[in-house]
Amino acid sequence: MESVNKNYEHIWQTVLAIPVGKVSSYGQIADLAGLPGRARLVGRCMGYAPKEMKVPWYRVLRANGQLAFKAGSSSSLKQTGLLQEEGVAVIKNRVNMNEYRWQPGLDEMLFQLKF
DNA sequence: GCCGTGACGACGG
DNA sequence: TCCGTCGCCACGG
Repeated sequence: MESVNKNYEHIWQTVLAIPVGKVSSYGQIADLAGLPGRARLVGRCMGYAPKEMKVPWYRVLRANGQLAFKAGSSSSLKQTGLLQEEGVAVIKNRVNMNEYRWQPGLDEMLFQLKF
């Protein structure tokens, strides 16, 4: 039915909640969107995000802090640039998650419950 | 409808 | 730390 599109909406909304200068992981977004174990869905979903929605896809990384794209690829370089602009250090295609991981506060969690 | 593919991740080894 | 394996599942061919 329409459940798939619904999931996309939840994922985009969740990514939209990541603050500037912070990052998250595909798995974490999946969990927050109510889709535990569906990290791959989050990744595919990023590419489908409507441009006008301005989803900060570049703030979503792999669980270990690595950028999802191959090091040196144009996509990877673009993502690196966008992150650096926000003050997030990217070293060798990777970010220190302990330092930049977004830890949603209760207020933000409640905001997400709206969907 | 089966099958390979992936912007993933946890768990060994 | 760097692979290989396996679970996951929407998509396109």
